Amino acid sequence: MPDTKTAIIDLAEELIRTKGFHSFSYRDIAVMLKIKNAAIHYYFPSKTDLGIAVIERAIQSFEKNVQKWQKLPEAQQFERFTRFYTESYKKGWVCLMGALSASYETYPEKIQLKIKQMGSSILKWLEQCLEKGRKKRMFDFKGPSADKALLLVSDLLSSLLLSKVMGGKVFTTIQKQVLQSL
Amino acid sequence: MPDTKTAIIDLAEELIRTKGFHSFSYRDIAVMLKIKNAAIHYYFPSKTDLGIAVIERAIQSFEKNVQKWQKLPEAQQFERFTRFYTESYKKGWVCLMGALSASYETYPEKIQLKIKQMGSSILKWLEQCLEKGRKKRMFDFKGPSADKALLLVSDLLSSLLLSKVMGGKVFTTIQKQVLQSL
DNA sequence: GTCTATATTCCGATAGAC
DNA sequence: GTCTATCGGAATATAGAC
Repeated sequence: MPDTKTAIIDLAEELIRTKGFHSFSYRDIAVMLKIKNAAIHYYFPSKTDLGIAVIERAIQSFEKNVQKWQKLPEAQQFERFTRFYTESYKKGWVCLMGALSASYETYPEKIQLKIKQMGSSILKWLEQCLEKGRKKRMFDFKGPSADKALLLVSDLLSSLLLSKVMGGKVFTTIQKQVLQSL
Repeated sequence: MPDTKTAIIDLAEELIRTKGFHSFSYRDIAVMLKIKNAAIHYYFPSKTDLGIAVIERAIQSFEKNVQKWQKLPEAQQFERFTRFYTESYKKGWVCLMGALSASYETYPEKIQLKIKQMGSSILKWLEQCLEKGRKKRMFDFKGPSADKALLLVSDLLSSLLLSKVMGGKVFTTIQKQVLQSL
């Protein structure tokens, strides 16, 4: 069993990505971990602290991964990137951005900034990946790489959201078109 | 001033699309309308009833609109469709599907079914619009119209969500690429 | 129809014992 | 570090007067 703090962040991430930030409580986590409400407050005094920890870990995990992929051809790097969404889909989870963006206005500023930071980090990497890959003729698309990166992230994000409502075929249908657009 | 019931639905829609279903309360509406909590319960005994009323009205409004557009060329019909998202963006609202999908699991079954119905209605119309428009060579895209409809709805939905986080350029950047893909 | 009043439940958060 | 106990507040919802 991992340490309590990590287990709390794990569960918080799952709950955010399946129910939403305002739809889970410290009680949910306490029951699942068989600890008490107050123990969670020991590690994360406020729910805001917990939310930030989840997003911060996701950013670091993402940047550690793309670092690991550095030597791979860009087409393979992008394939690894889409794997994250495939695995999320299989679990019935949405991505953090998809989970958090709709209620963006309701979060404290600290959380808003972390979400923005996460988006910037992903878009920056994807833009560079697309740009380099296109120069090597691994990708074929028109217009600025930054614009294309935005469109691809949008497609992947929506594929998870719409899958929850409209069922499983949505994900594969969008995924297929994403790959064909490159 | 419109009747109270309509005013309640208006405000509920705004609150759902700016904060999310679980992030507004009867109290919010009561304060804004300068009535009491209990008055809202007179029209909508449960929050579920109110949520369903909002989605149901949106479906009917959508179907009334596409009915009105029937005689227009499909390219213009699609342009009218995208206008809805442009107007939402200007208000800082997301679409109902974008607002509701992430926390789909947390809603009572009656609401889930209404959301699904809304998605089916939009996708069915857009598929037919794209199919007819392509036959008239107004649109140029590859693959099944149903697949393309799904991708376009995804792009438009995400453009509103990501705009909230990443700022205004996101919307126009995605919008531009959507139009170029047809 | 709208009100006052209240029931019930749950939430985030803290104090203090162990 | 985890517990018990509890506070203050907010949410959904209902009963009954007007």
